[in-house]
Amino acid sequence: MTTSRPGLRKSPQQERSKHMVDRIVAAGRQVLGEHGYERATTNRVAEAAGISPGSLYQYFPNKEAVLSAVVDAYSTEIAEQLTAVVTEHLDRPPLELMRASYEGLLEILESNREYVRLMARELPRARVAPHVDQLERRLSELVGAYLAVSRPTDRVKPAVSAWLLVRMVEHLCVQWVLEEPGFSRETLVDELMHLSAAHLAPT
Amino acid sequence: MTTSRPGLRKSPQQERSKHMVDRIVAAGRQVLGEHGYERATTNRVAEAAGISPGSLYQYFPNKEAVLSAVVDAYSTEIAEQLTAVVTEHLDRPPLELMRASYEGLLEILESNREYVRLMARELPRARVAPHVDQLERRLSELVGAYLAVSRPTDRVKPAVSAWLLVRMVEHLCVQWVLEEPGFSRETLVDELMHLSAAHLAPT
DNA sequence: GCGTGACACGAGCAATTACTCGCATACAAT
DNA sequence: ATTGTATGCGAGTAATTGCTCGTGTCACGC
Repeated sequence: MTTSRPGLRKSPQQERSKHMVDRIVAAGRQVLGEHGYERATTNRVAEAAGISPGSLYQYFPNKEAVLSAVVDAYSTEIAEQLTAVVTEHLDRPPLELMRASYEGLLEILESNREYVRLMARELPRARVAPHVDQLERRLSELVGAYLAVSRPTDRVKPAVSAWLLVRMVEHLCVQWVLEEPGFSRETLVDELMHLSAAHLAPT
Repeated sequence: MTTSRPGLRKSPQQERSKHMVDRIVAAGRQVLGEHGYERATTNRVAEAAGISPGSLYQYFPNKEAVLSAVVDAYSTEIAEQLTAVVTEHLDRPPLELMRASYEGLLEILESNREYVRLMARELPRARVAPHVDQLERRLSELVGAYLAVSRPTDRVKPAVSAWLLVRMVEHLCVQWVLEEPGFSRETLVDELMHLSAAHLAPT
């Protein structure tokens, strides 16, 4: 048995089944979106993928693995978009980089509202936590390193600033997208900028 | 059939069963904490309450109602503690009120870590949303009204400020309690004060 | 004491669900 | 063509779970 991907029962060896895993993951995403987490069953996923339950279990050892793969694929997709936006503006001055990042984040979240709803509302936090935690840690380290170099303030340690800013910005953006409160995106970005700048400003 | 409480099948009419509902709710809370949401079954709740499944269903129409009652009772408990702390310092100047509220919130969250873990990690957000949304709306209105009177800034509308501040403070405090990052409670409060003050400061 | 209704029980039903297994089929090499 | 193997099928199984119902018990008014 040759398992090249973790959580997979076997890797396809014939052409016709190369895309089976992806089809199952896509079907899982669809079922999760349409029926919600509690009504997401393996049989339903198989049906949505146009295959039989037996076939599904040739590629995934159990339900857990299927859902994990769905979350993983979706998260990776979003994380890649985010890093792309940030690296795109990495050479610009700090304030512009910040604003571009915030606007990029909102852009991504808004055009992936289904993903946001899934991760932040539908799925039990315990299942999403590993992925979100990892992303937040990575971002915190990145921001922390950036701040450690530019050292805009000595009131707070870079790591603390990074922790606060990452979680604050992320949560407010996610909530804004989900709740759609009665104020504009520019207002949100402006206020996030104001808050961030105030926090980083030297005493 | 006399139903005085919503979601209850009947209200007790003999002394020995007056506390049945509370016992069931307490058992539900315990089961939820010990076994997690996915393994919380009605039979387990009944067992934890020391009664039979049949008895449970004399007071609750279905599983949903039991869990709802658990979340409701728990939330009410916490909300009362919070409002108590705030009203305790309502006569003091704004900045002191703010600091006292933040410290009170953290005090409450820290001494109810099990509750926080349950609401923010264990339960699917969709189940908690009604309660959390209601609390957040109530808080936002309260803060909004307070800001509308004192009008510390005209850069942002009071409602917007309230929305931002409530969600920011709540989320950062909850995350701080859950993640236990490497910095002190005073640091957190100081930075929350700094952020809030900066946001509210006039241009 | 006795009768009545509230209360409690717990075995078990009906439905759901994760997962399997024996069999059919498509493919590649000989 | 034939054979060996990878792939796919889908009815079926064992276990779980929400919930019921027939039966029994206890408290209280008479």
